[in-house]
Amino acid sequence: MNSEHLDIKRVAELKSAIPRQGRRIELTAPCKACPVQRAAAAAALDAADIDHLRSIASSVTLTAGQVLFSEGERADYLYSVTLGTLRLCKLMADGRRQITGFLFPGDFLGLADNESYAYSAEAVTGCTLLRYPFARLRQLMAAYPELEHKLCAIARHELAEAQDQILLLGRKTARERVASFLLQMLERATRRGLDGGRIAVPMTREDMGDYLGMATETISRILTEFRNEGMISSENAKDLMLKRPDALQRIAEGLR
Amino acid sequence: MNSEHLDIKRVAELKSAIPRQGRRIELTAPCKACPVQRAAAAAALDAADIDHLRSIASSVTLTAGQVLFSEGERADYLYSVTLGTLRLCKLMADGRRQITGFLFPGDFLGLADNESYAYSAEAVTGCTLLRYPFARLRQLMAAYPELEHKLCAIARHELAEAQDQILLLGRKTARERVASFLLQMLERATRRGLDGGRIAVPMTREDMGDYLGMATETISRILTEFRNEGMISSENAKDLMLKRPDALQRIAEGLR
DNA sequence: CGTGAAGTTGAGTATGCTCAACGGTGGTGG
DNA sequence: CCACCACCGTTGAGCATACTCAACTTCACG
Repeated sequence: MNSEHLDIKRVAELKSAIPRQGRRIELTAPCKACPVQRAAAAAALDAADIDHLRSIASSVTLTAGQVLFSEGERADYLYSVTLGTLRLCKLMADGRRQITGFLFPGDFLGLADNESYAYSAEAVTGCTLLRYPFARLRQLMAAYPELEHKLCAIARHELAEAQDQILLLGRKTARERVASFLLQMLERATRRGLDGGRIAVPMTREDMGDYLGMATETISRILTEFRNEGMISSENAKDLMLKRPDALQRIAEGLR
Repeated sequence: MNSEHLDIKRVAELKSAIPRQGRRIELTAPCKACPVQRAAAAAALDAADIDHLRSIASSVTLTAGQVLFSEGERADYLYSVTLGTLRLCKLMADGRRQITGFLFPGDFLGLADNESYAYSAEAVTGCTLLRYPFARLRQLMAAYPELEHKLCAIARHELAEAQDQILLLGRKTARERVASFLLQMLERATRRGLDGGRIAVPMTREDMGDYLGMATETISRILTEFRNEGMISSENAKDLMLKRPDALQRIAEGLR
């Protein structure tokens, strides 16, 4: 980890990215009839919960690369994703970056801790979100305890997922990490009703590396390995077909 | 990671550990006046919450090495620690182990996900805990929404801590990991009112390694490095004195 | 069609792991 | 009570995995 030049270059990049891409966020009125909105909250909430949430929601649009909020900022809003992909990042002083998660339609952000956000949230692709002010959300939860219960369940689920990621980062090999990631993407795609085997990978190899705790080159190498072994196929670098998810599963679990 | 012999040996160890140490758990009536119990829940709960919790609690005692519950088991109870240290473990098929956290008096376990436990819980030292049946806890939370709110806050805090651990495992060097760990232990010791600099390390080097995603030998080497550099001192391997927490802090953050 | 970012591939290397030996320590049984 | 034994921790030597650095290719976008 002794590449001061790269690290400093990267800090510069990352810092400059903020003014370059602007922090302005478009706000529009909530779209009452929007079907995507229903899909968004479908996670664990039922129709009544969604109606309640919608009453305090406003809509947010982000372009690719735009920052929704930064680590340490006062956490005034809860968000849910209706369209697009986001990444949650933590930065070290020398520019090393760890992505703690990717978010897709239906996911919530801002549940970790209380006072301030524990990570930055950035758009990987163009995104639309719903924004709920915590101040009003608290009132809402007081009135509808079931809602708090559901959000709490989502937080607990995220905690379990974080612990899976801890196992991955602490004990899995590079191949196992990439296989786990592909399967995770497949599962999320399937849950959102996409046809079997095909997954979209909207993030760059660098994003994947910063999520899996690896260098981008290693990601690349392992994906070609998998391709040569007939595990996956692809034309674009961003559209993959998992040909043998069972075999990938075995790799991800460290069996061989 | 190609040490089939060791891995298999280790699986055998771990599997045999369960019958060897027995799964029996002593249960006693809750001790109404126990001052430790107060300390236990002091985390984020106020006196009223503690009284409510106590009404459904029973007490549990574990000897060192004993398993409280195993990964995948039905999660029927929430626990809080009143005395001792526990570790939360996830195992891979070939015996690789990741410890997702250590627990000390005042900590809760069993908040992650819903149906079943996402990890095993094992006593590092002799422990006493309080046990709350989820079935009754749900009733309690329905009656006192504030209680659910507090437990939810604890879960959110754990989520933020898990994300810190993800950064550590994904992007920090061995030295940075060990420095971070020592400071984390110091913070927890301080929060429980121990005098400055001194920390007890009840877990083995192997536990530390499985928590930090490293080999035990590396842990050992880095602790001697720190000792030679005057960062820490010690007589026992299990009682350390942090002489220069500021310097350790800089290391933990990757500054130099 | 040109340009810059992203991705791929190769060569060399460093960090941390494996394997092994040894020293200390606490618990147990003779 | 002492001796033994197993476990834990430490240290050393060699090595493997994945990183760094660099060149080249592909792709998206203007």
